[in-house]
Amino acid sequence: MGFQVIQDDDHNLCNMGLGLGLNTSTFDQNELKSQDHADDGKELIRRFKLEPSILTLGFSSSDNNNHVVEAVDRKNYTPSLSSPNSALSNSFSNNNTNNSSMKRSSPSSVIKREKELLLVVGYHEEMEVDEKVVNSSSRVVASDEDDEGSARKKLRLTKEQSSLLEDNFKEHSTLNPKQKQALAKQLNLRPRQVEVWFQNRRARTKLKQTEVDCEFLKKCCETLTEENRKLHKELQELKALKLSQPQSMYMQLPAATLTICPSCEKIGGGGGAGDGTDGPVKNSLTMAPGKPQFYNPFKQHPSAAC
DNA sequence: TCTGCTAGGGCATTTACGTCA
DNA sequence: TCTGACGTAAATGCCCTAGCA
Repeated sequence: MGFQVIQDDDHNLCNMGLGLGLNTSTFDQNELKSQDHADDGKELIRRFKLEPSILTLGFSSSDNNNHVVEAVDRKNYTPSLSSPNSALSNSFSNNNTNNSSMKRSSPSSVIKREKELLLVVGYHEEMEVDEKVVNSSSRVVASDEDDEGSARKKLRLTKEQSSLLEDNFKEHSTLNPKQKQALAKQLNLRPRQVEVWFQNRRARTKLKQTEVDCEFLKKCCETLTEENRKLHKELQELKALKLSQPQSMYMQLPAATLTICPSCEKIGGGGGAGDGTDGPVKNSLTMAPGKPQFYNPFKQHPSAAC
């Protein structure tokens, strides 16, 4: 069919699919071929060469000031784990104050983010001056006061931030807390934002991979359908031939139907290879006795009919 | 060694914002 | 100017796992 299969018995379906040249232009086949059998999916994901995501330009966060305010306010705040509706949970969500339509944070997530925030309080105090400069040229500048009652404001990452995040993602698709902190500091972002970015990035990667897999399976399906059609046709021809001339079939078969598989060196008639359509007429010409053979597109024999 | 609890992290899903045609 | 589609940041809840008593 119209796509090339990279044969490697040790590679799994996923890798094989990536090597099919389905014109996804998303993956580097050579890299995948040479990979040292990634130990898990994360490693595999890490090796994908994805197109740079289209992250739009924009000044960093109109709401960063708000975080500074939050952080400073929280210095004297004692978390109350039993009250998700407390000031903590209300103000911690990014500018989500007083937005009753939003779901409340679960206590555990509140605690998680509270800890995270406390870790970066000092850091954001350092950031404050720079953010004011940035905000002065942002499209939307909203303070906590301005924003009350409105929905959360959305941060748009700058080109630099995006590319640095991409670079780090290529290195490792997950971050440990230290890496997260360091990267956040480097990017002038909160660790939570870095974490979220990586989560979303992994999701995008997975989605892309799913699309690639889907495309591959579609091709496989088309190939199998076509192969099945050919086999049916050939079977009908053989049946007709056998009925007309039961003897000396070897001599009578068209040359095209008598193929020799280069790998197993068996004569193959092209039909009846375990397709379950043999019916009452058994073709004894092509099959090794007691050794059923199935067409398996995932196990790449030199001959698809073998 | 087994068990229950807890914290932390990842993922799926959803929401909402920003951009663009 | 309005609108719908799309990309994506962020929130949420669930699940899994490691560490601990």
